[in-house]
Amino acid sequence: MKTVITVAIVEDKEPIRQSLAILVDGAEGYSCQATFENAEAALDYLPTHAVDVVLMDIDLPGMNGIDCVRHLKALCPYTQFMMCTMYDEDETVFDALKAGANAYILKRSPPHKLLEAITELHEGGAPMSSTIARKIASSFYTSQAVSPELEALSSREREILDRLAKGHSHKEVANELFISPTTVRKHIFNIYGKLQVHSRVEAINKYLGRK
Amino acid sequence: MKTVITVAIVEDKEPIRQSLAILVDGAEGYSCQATFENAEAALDYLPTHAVDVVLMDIDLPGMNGIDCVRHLKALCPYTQFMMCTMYDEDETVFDALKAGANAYILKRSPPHKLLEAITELHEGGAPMSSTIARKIASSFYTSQAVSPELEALSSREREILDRLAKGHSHKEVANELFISPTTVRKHIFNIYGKLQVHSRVEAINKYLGRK
DNA sequence: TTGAAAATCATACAAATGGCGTATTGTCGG
DNA sequence: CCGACAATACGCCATTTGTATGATTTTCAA
Repeated sequence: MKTVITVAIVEDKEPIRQSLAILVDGAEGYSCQATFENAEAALDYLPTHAVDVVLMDIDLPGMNGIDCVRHLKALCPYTQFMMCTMYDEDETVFDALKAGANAYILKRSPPHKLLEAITELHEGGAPMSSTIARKIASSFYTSQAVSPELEALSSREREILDRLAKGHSHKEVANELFISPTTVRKHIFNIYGKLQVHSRVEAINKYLGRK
Repeated sequence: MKTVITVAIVEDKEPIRQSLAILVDGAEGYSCQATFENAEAALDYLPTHAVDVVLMDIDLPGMNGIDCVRHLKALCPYTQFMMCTMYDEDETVFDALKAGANAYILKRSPPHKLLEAITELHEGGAPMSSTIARKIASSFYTSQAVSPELEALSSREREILDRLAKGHSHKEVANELFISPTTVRKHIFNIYGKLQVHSRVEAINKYLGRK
């Protein structure tokens, strides 16, 4: 049996929307079921007319493509979402993935690549433009240089900082470790010195590596 | 000028190592500079004889491929590492990426795909077997259940909480938002009520989804 | 064993924070 | 128009926290 991959397109610019639709419909094995010029229309239609793959522009008038995916993902669990955008900015990429996007390609990709990507996506892959893929892979890399500052902490200091990070007060930590609250405060003071910060939240951010 | 991509191979099984080397050396534009049958030998040689791309098996006798990458990455910043393995287990994949691997492909990939991957890697991409790519993309997806409590926050409250999370004091936030410190404190008080917490760090933990 | 670093504790002070009550203004949906 | 709610703002109080000075004991490597 021949499997046809059903596709929907969300893109506000008329010419781009048209050419994408023609590209998809013209290729064997693909069928463009619907096109929308904004997120709201897609949210209205797709939950009751599920398709295999949605090509989603990010920069839309009104609700943006990322929020649109976030909503649709919950309503159409079997639909795959491919973000299609002009830009490859860091935050946008990660926000899209967090929202549930399964693929992220740049509009400047050649048409045949687009069709390949749709197939790959439908077969369980996660096609990404190469620069995007590199960004994502790199995001996991934490140069094992845990920042020399953290290395300077003694094990006791680390234990205390860890409990502070859980939201405990110095009194609570004192009780947990069976030491005086003053001692805990002294440790905290020393920790601040080593990490070169002046508040609890700053220390915790350094400890947990959030910048 | 023609650019030749220099490659090194770390793989303990003799026949596989040989066939990979022949594959790489036989193709135009690729040159296999060295092969190693264990991580230690690679760690010994590569820091002083950098190559463009290293194909790294994970399951090695002695030190495993992931730890090997971790060490080499610090010493050979311009070298790209491609993990080459039989398995696609979750933890292994993420550990490899955290260690600094730039690509992750399964050995069952066809030879021509391997060469393509080397090129893509060298050109700044991050080739992944499709199942791997999907795993990675999915790892970002946090079912939008942001905990109903966070939903209760107004946008102003969210903005303030976000700045607190960066380590700013209420006075600093007040200056940033051009409102009175008292107002900021009132907001913080309301935030605590909605999140059902009693301290700044607890609120931030809920906000950032750390449990 | 000797010296440095770490861990412990005390006291003190000022600033920041947590926990209220109250009030004004503006917006929005019924 | 009314009630609900968000945002703004002030004041008051008790506690926590950041900073500082000083001291004793443990630990561990040189």
